[in-house]
Amino acid sequence: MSTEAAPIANNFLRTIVDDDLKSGKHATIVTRFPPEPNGYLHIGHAKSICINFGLAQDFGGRCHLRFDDTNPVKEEQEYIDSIKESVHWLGFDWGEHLYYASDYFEQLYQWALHLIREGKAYVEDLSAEEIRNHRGTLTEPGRESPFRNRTVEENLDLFQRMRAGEFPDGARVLRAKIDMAAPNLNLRDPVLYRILHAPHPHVGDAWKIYPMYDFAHGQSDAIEGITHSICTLEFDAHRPLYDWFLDNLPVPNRPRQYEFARLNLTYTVMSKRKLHELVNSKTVSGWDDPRMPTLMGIRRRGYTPEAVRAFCARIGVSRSDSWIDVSVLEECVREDLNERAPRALAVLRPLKVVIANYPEGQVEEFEAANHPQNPDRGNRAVPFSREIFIEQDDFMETPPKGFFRMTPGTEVRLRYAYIVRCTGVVRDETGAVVEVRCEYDPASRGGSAADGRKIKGTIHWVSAAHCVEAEVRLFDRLFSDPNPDRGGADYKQFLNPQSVEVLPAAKLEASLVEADSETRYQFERQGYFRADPVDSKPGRPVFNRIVTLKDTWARR
RNA sequence: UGGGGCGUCGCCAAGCGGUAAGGCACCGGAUUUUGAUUCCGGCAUUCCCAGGUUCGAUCCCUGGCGCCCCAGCCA
Repeated sequence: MSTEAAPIANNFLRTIVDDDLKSGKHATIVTRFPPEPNGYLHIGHAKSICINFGLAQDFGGRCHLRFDDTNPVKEEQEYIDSIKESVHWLGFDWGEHLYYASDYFEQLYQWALHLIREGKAYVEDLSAEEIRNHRGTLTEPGRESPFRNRTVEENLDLFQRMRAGEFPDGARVLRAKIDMAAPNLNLRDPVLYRILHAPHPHVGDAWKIYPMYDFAHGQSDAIEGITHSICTLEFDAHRPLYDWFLDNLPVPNRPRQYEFARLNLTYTVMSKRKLHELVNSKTVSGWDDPRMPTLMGIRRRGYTPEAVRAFCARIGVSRSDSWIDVSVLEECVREDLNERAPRALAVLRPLKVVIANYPEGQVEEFEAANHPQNPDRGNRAVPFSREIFIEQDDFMETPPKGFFRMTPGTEVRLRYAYIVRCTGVVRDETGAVVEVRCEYDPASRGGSAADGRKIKGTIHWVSAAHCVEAEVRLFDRLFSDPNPDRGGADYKQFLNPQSVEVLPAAKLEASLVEADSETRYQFERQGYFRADPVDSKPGRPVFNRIVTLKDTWARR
């Protein structure tokens, strides 16, 4: 598919890697994608995955999947499983290189001992609140803890007893002894270990103390031989600390950290907290709700991994804060699906049409192209009869200028079938049009006029007697504001009430009953759809709209 | 009013002292039995602002301005 041919745009990370390879600094590069298993992956993670695995792929290196599992109170096996599945779904493979920071706990502990012996770490008895009070502020330096100058022996003894589980949660922590006056707050004697009597999803109850992110990440990178440790911009201020540990510990390798700007997408929220809230409040049906920016949601909606990868390639990588419009993502799926999706006729909001001069009981079959731009993909037969359904939007009694669908007195083409002319309408007691009457031109079989006259409009239809009824779900953006997080306001006030519309009785061309959830269809003139993998039943599909087609008429 | 980062077209984004890539969006126009697709063409005398260095600056220097991040025993 052409979407795979996404041009490789240059970016600062590729330049760095390229230079390091050319200069011989590294013979081969090693990157890693390091999620914390405390939630499900979202589109922002996809950017990181594509960067890390993509760099390794393009430069002949390798990329590890490493769970940054240093906080057992938030992490769960279910997240580990889901993350692995999502990375695979996106199309990347870590091969043998699946790691857990928790597998390095013993080494990390030994390194902590090393720092203590060097006089570069100490056991802190102050409470969390006291530590905070001693930390100072953005403009004032911090104050040193009264426990900062304990002897090495005492520190060793206390730290070993912390590990042994002798103290309750929160009683003490291990801190690095750096500089309480450092302008970079991360260097004001950061906490290295905290006591947590909590079982860990990967290493069980082996530990009573757990390392903090800063004490685990760089060292894990060093252990694995990571050459380029790529993370998001908010870790920029942690880099001096990252380097401090590598400088003060006998690590086997010297990785470098590089930061890029995280992905911001309009009309959605990305923070784990808010995503959790949407799920817990039942605002959405779950983590895989098709409106969610989670990879599970995007996947269920029907997006292809190719489209997501094309999106990641298109948005680029830089260090400047940026907001990508969701329409860019939407356009990526269209490009992918336009190429691969077989076409079908489906009427979402049916309006009955009776072709008065068409013989009752007669049925004809027309050849419809599965992919008009690609004849190799063959045709299928679509049945036609006297009573059909068309889209409500495709009929107007008093049309605006430029409307060239069905309207009284003018001709319109029924795709692949005949040219018809509307001759009247049937109304219900409220005056609403419930049926349209037409006459067809028998000489226009297949849709072309015998006399060669041009017909401007072509609309889709489905034979009333041959179509199948199905539920179709139309998804739209979850929020009605480009930035629901704007100005600290409650993002929930921007929820789009129309983010999902369920059409219980759409009329589909019969071939669609057999639709499997893997196949994405283009319902002509409407958009791309796929049978929902969860709610569809054999012979009774439920379709999700992945994305609409561009509609320059509707835009007017 | 501490430290760090960032500021190139509506949205992204190349560019690394030699006279503004590309994509998306948008606007034309052509083809079209999907108002889709495809195809052509247009779209920054200018790079946050002001000075300076230089034959020459988006790229270097100085000074402003704006936005983002950091005060978890989260990552």
